[in-house]
Amino acid sequence: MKKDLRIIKTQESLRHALLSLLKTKSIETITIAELCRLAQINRGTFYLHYKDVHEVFKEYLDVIVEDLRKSYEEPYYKTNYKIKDITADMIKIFHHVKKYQDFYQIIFDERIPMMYYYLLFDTVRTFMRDSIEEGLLTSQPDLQVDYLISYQTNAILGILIEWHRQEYKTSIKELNMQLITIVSLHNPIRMHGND
Amino acid sequence: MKKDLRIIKTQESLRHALLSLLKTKSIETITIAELCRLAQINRGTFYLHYKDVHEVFKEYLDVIVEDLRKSYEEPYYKTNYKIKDITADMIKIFHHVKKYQDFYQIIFDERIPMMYYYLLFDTVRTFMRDSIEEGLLTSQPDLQVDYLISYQTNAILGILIEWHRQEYKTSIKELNMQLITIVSLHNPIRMHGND
DNA sequence: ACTTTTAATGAACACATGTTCAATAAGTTT
DNA sequence: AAACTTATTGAACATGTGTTCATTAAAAGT
Repeated sequence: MKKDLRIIKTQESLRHALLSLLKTKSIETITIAELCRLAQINRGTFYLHYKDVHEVFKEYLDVIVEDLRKSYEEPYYKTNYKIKDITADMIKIFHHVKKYQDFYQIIFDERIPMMYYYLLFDTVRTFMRDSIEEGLLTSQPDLQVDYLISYQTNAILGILIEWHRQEYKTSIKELNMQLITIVSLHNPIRMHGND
Repeated sequence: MKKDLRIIKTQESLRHALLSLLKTKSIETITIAELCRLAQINRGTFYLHYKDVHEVFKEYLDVIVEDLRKSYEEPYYKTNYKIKDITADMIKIFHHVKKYQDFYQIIFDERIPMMYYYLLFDTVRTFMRDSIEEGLLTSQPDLQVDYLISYQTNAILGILIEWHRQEYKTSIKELNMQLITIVSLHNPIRMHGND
């Protein structure tokens, strides 16, 4: 059940044209008509595959997020809920964002729809869910774990927002240090024996 | 230096028309032409005041966020960086979001630009900045406080995102309890003597 | 009340959007 | 290779976008 070659060709042309246009102008100023002219695709054909320019961009983002997911699956030594473990995971995210900085500058732009943010949120959220220790749930029976996970996930994204606002000038090493300091503040009892 | 009455009338007409349209359709489907027809405003006049439909909506949001800011300025007993203080502040935000639920359902919608999220972020962020104890900065000289504040601010917004996704079904009382539990998890040493 | 200032209007323009439909061309099956 | 299936095309249409400009009308200043 392979996909029709014509579809692949059309979508590739559009993606390629979008990347080309993004080099000189912001995604918000790129029109469907303009994109189709450059890709040499009939405008009606565009609507057979996408609703707007953002949906073409989202296909790139899916690939990028998949890369993040893969980097996360790399095995490493896991112990229970410790600062070192959490930060080790989060550092991967920092590296990832830096690697695809050009894209994340778009994702965090104020004119862009929330959907991209949520895509990142949901991805990081699955990582967070996996890092919850089992003992926590039994020791805190009243805790609705979804709230905890969203809290922790968005806290990390808060770091990324701040990094974005400071135009990615902070080095990953420095960012890493800041995160460890912040998490340590919230976990003063666990300061000893780590790092 | 008062504003021209005609401007006020035009803007009020447009705001009123937008509210009316929002009762039956989503903001993303409302066109400038449609808005102007209902408001009985020439479309060219619209462009003298706004760039797009979102800018009209944003005027409402400015009022709403101002309401949040005011509620926050209510004096209450402040001690140093304790769970009770933080949660007391955050509960105000929960009440505020519930009060304007219809608006926040729009703000957290995935099709909506990030600008609204950032407006809320920046507002809550100023509250967070004010609640940082002075001793912290001297005891942690290497900490870039902007990262800490953005981390904490976005963590709270993470709770709101989760609330939104659960269609605001969680009661404020329950949400409050969840927050206290979560913050307590991160501050195990301070569990005693609070609440 | 009269004058000055400026906001709102309507018409026009080029271009974008979103959709339909018959004709064509390209890919897939046999 | 022929028959099929279906993606793409171009044309057309109504509507929306963003801008310009002379004209009108309403508010502000005197």
